[in-house]
Amino acid sequence: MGVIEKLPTRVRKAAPAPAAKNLPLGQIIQGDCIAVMAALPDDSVDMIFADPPYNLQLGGDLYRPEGGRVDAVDDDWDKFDTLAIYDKFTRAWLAEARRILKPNGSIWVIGSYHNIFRVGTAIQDQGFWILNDIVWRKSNPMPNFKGTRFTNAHETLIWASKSEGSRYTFNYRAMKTLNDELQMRSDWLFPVCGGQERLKRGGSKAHPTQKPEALLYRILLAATKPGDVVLDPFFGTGTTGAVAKRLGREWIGIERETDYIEVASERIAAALPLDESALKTMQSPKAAPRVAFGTLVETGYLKAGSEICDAKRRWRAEVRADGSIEFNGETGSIHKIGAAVQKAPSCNGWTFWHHETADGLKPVDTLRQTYLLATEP
Amino acid sequence: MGVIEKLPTRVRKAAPAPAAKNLPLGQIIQGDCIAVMAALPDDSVDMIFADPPYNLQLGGDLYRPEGGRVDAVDDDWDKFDTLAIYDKFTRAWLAEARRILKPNGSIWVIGSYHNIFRVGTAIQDQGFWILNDIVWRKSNPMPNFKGTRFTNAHETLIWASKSEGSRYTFNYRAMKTLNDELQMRSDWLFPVCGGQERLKRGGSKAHPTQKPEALLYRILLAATKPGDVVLDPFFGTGTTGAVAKRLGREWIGIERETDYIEVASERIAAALPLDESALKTMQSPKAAPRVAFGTLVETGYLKAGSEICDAKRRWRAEVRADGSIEFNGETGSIHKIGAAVQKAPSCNGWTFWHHETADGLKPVDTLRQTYLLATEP
DNA sequence: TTGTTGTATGAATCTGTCG
DNA sequence: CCGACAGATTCATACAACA
Repeated sequence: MGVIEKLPTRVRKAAPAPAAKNLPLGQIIQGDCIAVMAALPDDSVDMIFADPPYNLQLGGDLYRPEGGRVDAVDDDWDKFDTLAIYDKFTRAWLAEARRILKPNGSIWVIGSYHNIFRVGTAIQDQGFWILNDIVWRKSNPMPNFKGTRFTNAHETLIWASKSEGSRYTFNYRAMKTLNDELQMRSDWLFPVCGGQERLKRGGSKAHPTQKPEALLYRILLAATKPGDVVLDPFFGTGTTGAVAKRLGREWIGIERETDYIEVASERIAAALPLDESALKTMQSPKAAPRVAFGTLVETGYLKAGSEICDAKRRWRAEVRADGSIEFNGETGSIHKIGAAVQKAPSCNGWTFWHHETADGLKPVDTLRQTYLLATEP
Repeated sequence: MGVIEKLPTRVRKAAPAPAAKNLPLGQIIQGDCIAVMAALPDDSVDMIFADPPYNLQLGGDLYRPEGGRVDAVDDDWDKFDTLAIYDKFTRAWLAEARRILKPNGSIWVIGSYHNIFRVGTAIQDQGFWILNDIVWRKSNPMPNFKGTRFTNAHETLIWASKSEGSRYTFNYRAMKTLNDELQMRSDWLFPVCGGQERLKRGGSKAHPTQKPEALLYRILLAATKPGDVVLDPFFGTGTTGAVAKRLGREWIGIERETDYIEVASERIAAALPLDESALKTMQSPKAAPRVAFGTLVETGYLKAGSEICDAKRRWRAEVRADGSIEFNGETGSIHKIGAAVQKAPSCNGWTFWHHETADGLKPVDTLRQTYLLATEP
């Protein structure tokens, strides 16, 4: 196992370039991905990116609080009768994927909690070697409208080499540079695909689950070299192809639906090679720090049950377990209660409320500063 | 399926409190967790938090599901045997965990990419229903010293109810309050356990994978009610017990190693419970007693024959003696008529309809608040 | 031209109770 | 088990409409 930024000569000879001449490079092949992959030669592609169906198992319609209906994924291609059938499908396409992958190649698969555990288990069972699990944190996820669970704000990617001893590609320097000279972590922050980037067809979205180009950009930059062959067995609207073209990688797409193939073809034809300025927006992986008052309670910087007061000790409030505070029977956030006691329309609770320290009263904001200093990634 | 902040009477009856009297509350039971759980009654605990081992090779020995050991030297173990044994172990303890969990209980399991996919698959296969996968982002992870992969900066938690239809506990308001009035997301940021919190024994860390109390604090606050019974089958140094005690939850620990039990016992003995007022959290309106619109009419808070309208005075309706309202000859509840005038599928009449006051238009919901305050016992 | 306000929407396993 | 109905519930972003 190890890192390759420059392939040693003997490996080059073991996987000679001429093999690529038989590959359908830069093409979208229509058909079932298992059957299409079966027709490709062993050990022939450098990387596989796969965004398989998630098997969402949704119930009835879901309505937003303001009345709109959520446009859910209700396509036939996402429906499987049982988990066993889904597993069988997963193992079948993974087996073909592994066969056509070069010995030093790697695979990326994206999923959500509905399917990613099945996929990860299958990947391990088939002899792939997991290198990382990566979390795509969405900066703008859909909320949980009914307040029944935590906002489902991320998806998971699995990165695995063909086998344990593989000398896979990982462009460590490129990733570190992309992350302001800090090692790139396993949690990535990107917005969901929308705006100009989101492909439309007849006024509505061309594909229900189009992935952002920034995500593929980071993946291809991290785990392939220029000229490498990237295969995407669930091509959809061709994000993988478009980004591969921009980054000077070869690509092969497999897709069943004619509509998606049309959209993807146009899109990739229009894709331009790398434009430095356009990349800027994709290169700010760091999240803006935001600390909730409740976090200070959870982490023990301020104890539940302790007392906070204003700078002149006119009002005293008690901190509760969930980060709300109580004053005279009224409860709410530090901001809301701060405003209420002053009969002001609003209040910055961070600077209004103070806590006792050895050096006298200090604004709770100083605790936030301390917390940030201690936890800044 | 749904959220419970207040259990309905019939469910209380189905899972009576007396059962808890037979449980070893506040105790650490020494032994193999599968055997110990096997001695606990069906449907008896409200929540299970589990931090199972992910490296099967501990002290050179390989664990077996039965709790016995295997000589790893004599046998020709490859990774597939290891995975199979791990799966067997996982399914065995999960099966016992599910049996002793109350029908409306839930389970949390934490792991990394080495084991979480096996665990997640087993959880789904055994009939648990996944509610969320949660990412614990570490603010100060161990760097990848060799620069061969992405910094492994997170761990994954799976939260699942006993079955699909379970009415699990989720304290939505408390989580929202804890997060500065924004829905709590599925990605959580905490530092790894260190400093004063990290338990030492003979100068070195007492346990290799001690979890931060802040993590357990959020989990218990989110998914249990005061007095609930929380079981931890891999108790270690007792973070679950210490936080449960602090938050007024009952706990049961299972642990094999005598050293860990000693450390955990001392730690929990020293933990201080929060007093009742600090323990209070923000409650959803769901948990408050219901007030019918008609009650406000009966009690004179709103006069029969008076007029209500929406916030922009587009629609006006008349209040009738039985608490129904009339708009353009159509009559029904405030919700039904509110939905009808907007041509929306549904509507919360409490916030949609307003009444005239000295301070201008106010939602009729404020009358309900006034009524509740006045009639509070 | 510029700022403000309103509306649309994103891989979602999204209610509770009573008859 | 199903239908009816009360009533609880949303964050970030893009873009159009409007001032």
